Amino acid sequence: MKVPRAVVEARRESIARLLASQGYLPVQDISHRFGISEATVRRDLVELASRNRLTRTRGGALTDFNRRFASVDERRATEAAAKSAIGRAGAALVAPGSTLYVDAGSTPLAVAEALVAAGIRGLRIVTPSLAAAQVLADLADAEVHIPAGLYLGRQQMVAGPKAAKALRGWSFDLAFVGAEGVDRDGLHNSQDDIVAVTHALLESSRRVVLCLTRSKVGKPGPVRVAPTLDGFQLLTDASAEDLRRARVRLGDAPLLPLSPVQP
Amino acid sequence: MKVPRAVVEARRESIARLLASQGYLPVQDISHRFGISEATVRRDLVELASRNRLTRTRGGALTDFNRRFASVDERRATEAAAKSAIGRAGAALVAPGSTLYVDAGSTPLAVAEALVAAGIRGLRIVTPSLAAAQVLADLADAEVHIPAGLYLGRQQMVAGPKAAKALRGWSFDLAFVGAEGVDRDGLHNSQDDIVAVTHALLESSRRVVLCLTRSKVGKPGPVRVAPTLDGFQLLTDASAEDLRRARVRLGDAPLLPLSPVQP
DNA sequence: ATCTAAATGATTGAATCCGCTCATAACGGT
DNA sequence: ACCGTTATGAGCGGATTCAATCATTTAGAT
Repeated sequence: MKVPRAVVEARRESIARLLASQGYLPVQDISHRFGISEATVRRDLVELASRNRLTRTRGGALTDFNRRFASVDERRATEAAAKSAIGRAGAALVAPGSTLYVDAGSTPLAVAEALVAAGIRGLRIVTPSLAAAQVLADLADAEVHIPAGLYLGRQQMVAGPKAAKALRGWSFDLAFVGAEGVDRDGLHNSQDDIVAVTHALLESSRRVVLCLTRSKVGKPGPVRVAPTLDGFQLLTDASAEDLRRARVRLGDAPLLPLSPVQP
Repeated sequence: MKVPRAVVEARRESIARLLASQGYLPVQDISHRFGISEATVRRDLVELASRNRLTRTRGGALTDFNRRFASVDERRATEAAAKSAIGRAGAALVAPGSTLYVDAGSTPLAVAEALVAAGIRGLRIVTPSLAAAQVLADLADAEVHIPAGLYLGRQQMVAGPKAAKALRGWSFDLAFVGAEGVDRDGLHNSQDDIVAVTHALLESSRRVVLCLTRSKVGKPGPVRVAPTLDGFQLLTDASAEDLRRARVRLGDAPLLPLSPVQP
């Protein structure tokens, strides 16, 4: 039996709300609560999912709390294994109570995830990446700071001319930075503002760890950060042979060991 | 093949933590990420569920600590109609090319959503709410700024002592602020830092629009912002009669008209 | 009043998930 | 070095979910 359009919309809204408060609901459960068939429940869920009000799962649906950070999730998925390994190796460098900088980008984000997984206590972290901030919020006993700046929706980060200046007020034990690529001409990134931040970190951080996946080796980029990797410490899944082939000038940068792949 | 006990425990711990950050993961996904069979994943999930570390669902598992994120979305879902009406009325006050402040909270967030829906061009917006920033990123030709501060994961916003000071460098045409409640004793909010921001806005914004749903009327709060609503302009779905009954002291604050309910 | 299109519930076949058992491999204790 | 125990993956039957289809009812438009 057809039912008034208003009723349908009201019911769907109710389902979305109920889901927001419950977190997760099985199809059967919704069916019983609202006294409608499972077929209708599924139709409602499909519709609500297409409006990004929730996420479908087999057997039910759940609130859509992380879809907001979707575009980053896509990049996070590529080379996931390598990024995970880099993340764990990076987290292994961190002592409890440290003050850290975690750059924007999916590779530094992997470090943030590893920090949370490792459960390191008492950290003070500055990050321009909202995705990293969100991840790090799960870390008990941590203090997450976000610098002021322009919000870049596509990259889910803050940037801007003020960012680099603000960092000079900090003193980091360790900074995890990413980049667009590194080749024979040096290290490259995408924007002036971001390059300025990297330069600032070289002065205000005791160690600057450059997190790069193998695919970045040999790639150029719009703006050059530095002609060599002097002052950085390199954390990558690329082999020494890969770096040699791309004629990357390491300068005095040491190559940090990667964690063994987790079983 | 049997594997060291320590490895098993470490993997289970990893699964639990990964789940805590992801909210939900299908069995298959976990299987791929860890390179173990689905059978083992199910065994791990059963074990973790028995320790109350997570909740099993058909096809996967989800974290129990899920309510943390629900808090924002849940508030957004309650009184959705009223917030939407307030949002539209707020957006109607905004001229193209304005400089705005949009506070954290689900009611000001509704204003942000309405601004995007209205497609107002050339806006410059400052907001401590990451949810609002994310929404506003979809607004073409807009500039979204985020002030520096401590990231509060539960509320998805930045705050802190520096926030109020930073706002004095701005000059806003219009500021949309929220609050915890308003009663006969005045306007209340939850934190010192947030109260300081509201005070700063009264000086640096030509108009300060207080966005309140009816449920906030008559409610007290931890910290008092002001004894009366002097200097604010009130945008609410509560009636004048509601305000009178709660003995809210309006001062010179005008009551802005609400948009008619959308079909 | 009439007609069209929408919404619903039931059904069905396919896909997928789960719990179970069993063989294998290797950890860990003796 | 030896052996019992434990973790693992594969395979199977049963259960559950899903997408698609269809008949039915009725809201909403003409």
